[in-house]
Amino acid sequence: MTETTNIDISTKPYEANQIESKILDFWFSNDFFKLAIDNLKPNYSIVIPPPNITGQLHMGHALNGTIQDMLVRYKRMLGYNVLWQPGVDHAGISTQMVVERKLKSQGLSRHDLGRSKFLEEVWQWRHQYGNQIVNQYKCIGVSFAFERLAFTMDENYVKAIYRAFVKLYKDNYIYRGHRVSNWCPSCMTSLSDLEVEHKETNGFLYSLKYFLVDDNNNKTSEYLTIATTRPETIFADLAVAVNPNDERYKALIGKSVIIPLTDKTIRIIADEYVDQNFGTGVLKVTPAHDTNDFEIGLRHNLGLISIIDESGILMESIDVPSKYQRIDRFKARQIIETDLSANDFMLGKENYKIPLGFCERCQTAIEPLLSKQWYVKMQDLAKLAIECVENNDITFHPDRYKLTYLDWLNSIKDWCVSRQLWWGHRIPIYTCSDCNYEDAHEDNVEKCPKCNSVNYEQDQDVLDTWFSSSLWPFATLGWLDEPQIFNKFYPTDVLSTAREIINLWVARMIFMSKYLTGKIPFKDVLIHPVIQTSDGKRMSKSKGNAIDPIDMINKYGCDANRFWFASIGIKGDQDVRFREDKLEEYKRFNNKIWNASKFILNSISRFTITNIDIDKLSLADKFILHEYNKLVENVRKAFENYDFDNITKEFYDFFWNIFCDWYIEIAKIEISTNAINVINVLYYVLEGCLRLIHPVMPFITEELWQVLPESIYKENKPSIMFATYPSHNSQFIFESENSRFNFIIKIIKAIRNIRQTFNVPSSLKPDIIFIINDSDSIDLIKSNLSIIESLAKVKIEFASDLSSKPSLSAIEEVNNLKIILPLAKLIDTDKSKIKLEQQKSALLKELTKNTEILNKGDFRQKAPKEKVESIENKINELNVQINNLNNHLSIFL
RNA sequence: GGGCGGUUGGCGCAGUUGGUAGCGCACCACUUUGACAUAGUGGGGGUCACUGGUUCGAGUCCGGUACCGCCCA
Repeated sequence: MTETTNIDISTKPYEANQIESKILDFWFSNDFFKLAIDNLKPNYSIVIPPPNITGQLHMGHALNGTIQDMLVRYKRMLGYNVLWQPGVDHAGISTQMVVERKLKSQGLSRHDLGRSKFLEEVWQWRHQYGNQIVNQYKCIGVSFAFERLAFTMDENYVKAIYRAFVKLYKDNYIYRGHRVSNWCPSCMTSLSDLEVEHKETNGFLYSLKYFLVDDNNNKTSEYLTIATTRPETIFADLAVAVNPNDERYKALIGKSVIIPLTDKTIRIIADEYVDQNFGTGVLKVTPAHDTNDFEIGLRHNLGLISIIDESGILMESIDVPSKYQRIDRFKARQIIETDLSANDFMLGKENYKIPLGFCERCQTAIEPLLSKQWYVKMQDLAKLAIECVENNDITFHPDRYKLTYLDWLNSIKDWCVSRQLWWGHRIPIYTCSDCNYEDAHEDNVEKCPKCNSVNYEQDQDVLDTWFSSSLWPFATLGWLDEPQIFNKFYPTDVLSTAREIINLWVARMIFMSKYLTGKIPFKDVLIHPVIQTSDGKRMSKSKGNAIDPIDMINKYGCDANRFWFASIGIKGDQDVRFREDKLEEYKRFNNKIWNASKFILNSISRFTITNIDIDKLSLADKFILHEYNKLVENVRKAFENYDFDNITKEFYDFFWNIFCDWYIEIAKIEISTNAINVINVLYYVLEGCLRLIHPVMPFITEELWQVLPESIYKENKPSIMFATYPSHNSQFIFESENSRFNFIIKIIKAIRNIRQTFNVPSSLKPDIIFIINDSDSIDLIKSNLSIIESLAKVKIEFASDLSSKPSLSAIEEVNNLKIILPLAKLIDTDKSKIKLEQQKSALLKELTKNTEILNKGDFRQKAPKEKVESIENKINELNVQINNLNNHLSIFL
């Protein structure tokens, strides 16, 4: 095994980059991430949402990777067989676009190469660049089972896809539809509804005159006014529709109008779909170029006329006047607009926000186009997906995302799965051009099974990439080829992803898994927030406002970044702003951990760590063990509930504000009198903290853990990632000691407070007097005297009354203890007075508030006793404090 | 149009079943004491967007309004 080198504890600040790359080498050279199965252990699995092979690591990947890695490392330390399945997605459109762009720079198109040559090019690109993002993932410390890296074009994966598709086909879920679908004229392919982005776009609403004709088909002077945003589509009109309940037009139903700029007439029909309040309440019906019109066309048997082609150009068609043929749709709109005006067909034109669809990939305006596409019938499949979420087999976190999911499934439309691309999984449907036989086959078939013809050809199109990724969880976990993996690790435990793909991906995985394997694909779905820019905008590469996580890792260290990601959690806002100062804060926290550990390592270096002897524990020892014990409990609970934010909050607070600020400071004092004990406790807490936070910050914890000396607490494991996760220790519950020690803390804070109140220089160690008569408290204070004296920098004398109090003294009370600080030697009277008066008025304000609560309405009668008492106690306490201040102030009179 | 989030000190955020508002950064003062100045100690700063209601008591529960944002159609 490769050893980590010894820690250089003389290093002053923590050097994250240096240590992180060293640790990464250590993990990889020892194959620690490799899947290891112990049949006696329980199993835990997660599949990564596969990034595109064209992708670059962004904040979302880094956040999501961290969330999964935390879970996986946590479970590994709890003793599970853990399989975190990594992989990449072939990303049909974007990969094809990347390669086509590359060809274009050489003056070539994919058609110049032909299908098979082009695919060779893509494969070459994939081999050269396709794993870049996986390597970038390594920077965030992910413990993938790298040796199982999957790809949606792997042989086994392809097999799974064809198995799935053919089953759907045989079960009659697949059909070929000749209908209007979303078409991208730039990508030259159809798209599913979910790949279209809707945006309000500036445009115009044109009012056009459609003149009525008489019984002899002659144009009259009467006309209908029709509002449209797309005048270029008038040549594809097949009817004009009004609402059957619309009194204005009832008499006209059945009559005909002339399409402007033509001599073609179309009928006026009645359809409920028409909104009487939109425009004039008359709709032109263009079935081949609008999805809603397509439905109307079906209902009224209107037929179909297409006038725009796949490139968005007006066709050379009998229906299009020759003047407008072969002109781009947007250019044609302008020309037609001019002609409509010139020929008295234009009544008006107003600015209008058009809800337009755009291609998610290339941002080209979608053209609804009539084409033959393959569809998956969704009704029954959706039902499968709805059930397992409604009956809580699958749970969303936060649960509100269940609504998003169910909404979509409940109003589902059939899924267009064919794409006019070359890169992808070619649709395995074969058609015989001789006898028209059609079937789907998992393997290549040469001859028509029916007539033996060799003209039995496979469909030209490929499958939607989301079809292939819908099989991801089981196709990568041995559905067809590794039964032992499948049986152990499927269904997976958690799926962690972004909300934007709940329908695109999560829902589809669920129904595919239920349909094909009979099982759910995962039990918990975690939806993490979106990381925005610091001013609340969406990060985007094209806008140039995206922060590169790799840059941040280089600047602040991976652990600091991961700690921030964890602190974001998944339970809070749906969006989180990027805050560089948080990374700075957590970098400092790493430095704090580093330095505290350095101190502890130095302190314990001369000793052998042994079991903690409970009989020898001091009050402070019990205090820290109790607090640590509580921390362990809280962190474990937070992990179980996916409250990642609480993990960081609890740990940060404990380590810095309790362990460093109190116990380590006390240890410096106690180490001279009770060394063995203090050393054991320091070691116990530190070593436990490292294991506790390792899933969040794997690097610094590994480095420190490796250099901690051996002990009964540290198991003989090659890496902290295999060490047992800390658990609650019932021996270390010290409730009463904890509260007793908090009295000591309060005393120290009170002394520090009066020192600063009266500006006593910290270089001085003044004599102070404790006036107290309760023997229990005296014992408590005396047994912790050196701690108080040292941390408050004073010398304490005891007295039973005020007789020994010098005239110019400050008095502070903590419970039944009076603290007297003689001030004769050093005070700045004016400064001190102002400070005290400010404090007093604040306390008076609070007193008024509380007194009001107590005296208002029936509070004393109706509120529970404890509440009344707590307010009364508070008022008493405030009175004491005000009294103290008055005493302080009276010093100056 | 439908759904979902958000609005708490200068900034960014916590606030579990209602019980006198916390954290980090920033700010002010003091301190270079042997783990750490990427630090320590003390301190100032908020009528919890607005409004009505329930309650002895509301940041928290209910109704409404405004603004910001996301998703779906």
